[in-house]
Amino acid sequence: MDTSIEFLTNQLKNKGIRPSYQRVKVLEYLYRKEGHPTVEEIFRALSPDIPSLSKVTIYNTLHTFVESGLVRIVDIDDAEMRYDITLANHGHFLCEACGTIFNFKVDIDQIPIEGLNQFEIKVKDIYFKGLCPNCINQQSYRKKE
Amino acid sequence: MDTSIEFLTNQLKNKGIRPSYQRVKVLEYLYRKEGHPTVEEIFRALSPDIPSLSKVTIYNTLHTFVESGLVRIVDIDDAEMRYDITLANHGHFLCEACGTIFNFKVDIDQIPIEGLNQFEIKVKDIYFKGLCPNCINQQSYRKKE
DNA sequence: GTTCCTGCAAAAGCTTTGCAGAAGA
DNA sequence: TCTTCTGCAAAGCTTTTGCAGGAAC
Repeated sequence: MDTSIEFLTNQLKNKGIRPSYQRVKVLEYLYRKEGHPTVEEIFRALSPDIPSLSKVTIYNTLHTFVESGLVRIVDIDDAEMRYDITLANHGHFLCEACGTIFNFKVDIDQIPIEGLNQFEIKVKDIYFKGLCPNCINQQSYRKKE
Repeated sequence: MDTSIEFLTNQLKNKGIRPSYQRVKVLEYLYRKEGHPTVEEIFRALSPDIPSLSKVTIYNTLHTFVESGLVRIVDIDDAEMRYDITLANHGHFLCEACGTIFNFKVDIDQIPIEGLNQFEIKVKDIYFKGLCPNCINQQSYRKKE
């Protein structure tokens, strides 16, 4: 996938978001990083490159991205919010042992539901929790911090 | 539905939970109340009956109930946890205008998914968000606090 | 008598807000 | 110049933890 500065900058401009250095870097991290990072994780990853960086800016940036539809919130973790580049239909699985979040494929729009006929549905989230194969095999569960 | 003190007490005893007055009252509230109350809501509802009641006790009680499988967490609201008597397969819809949470019928186990073959799935949550019929019609959205 | 439960006080931790200075158009 | 953005400091809020008194068995 193209994650050049030009691509990222255009992504932001298309949404009417001024492409500041911090914002481009956060967006780049979200594209390149496998997983669903927390604010803390993004902060630790970018701090070396941007010594002046503040967590507040990451919060602001992510809010901006979510409002524009560029990023979606993954609220599967009790403690912290996680953020995910908006992709096609998929669900999230949280391993309760190691804390890793996995994507899985699910066609959310094809799920038969009853009782929301007059409702306007804007967001559809599917969250599963349990144990991932690694943790099942190891049996030695690393406690999530 | 039977929500007599005897029924509630037996519910707790069957799970090995000592049926203290506070616990029976919290369980009673969860059964009788339509909706998915927060800790704050339960606290305000029960305080008149139990002047000495502490929020800590409600937190403790709900944790106990969740561990026993009697109650499930509904983590659809960004700000606070909500709690729900465990029922058969259903999803939760949060109206972003009025804050109400609706149940809808969905057979979670029948959803075709790919990519979780080796996983042990313990919890399955489906969260939708948007606007409920009332708020669509009124167009005057009460902002969620 | 011993274990479990309740509730006060305080701490912990994530997120938001106020504000001043800097950067960009 | 004027709007927008960044980041420090502090506040806000929900939830958790430590601990002591009390209740239940």
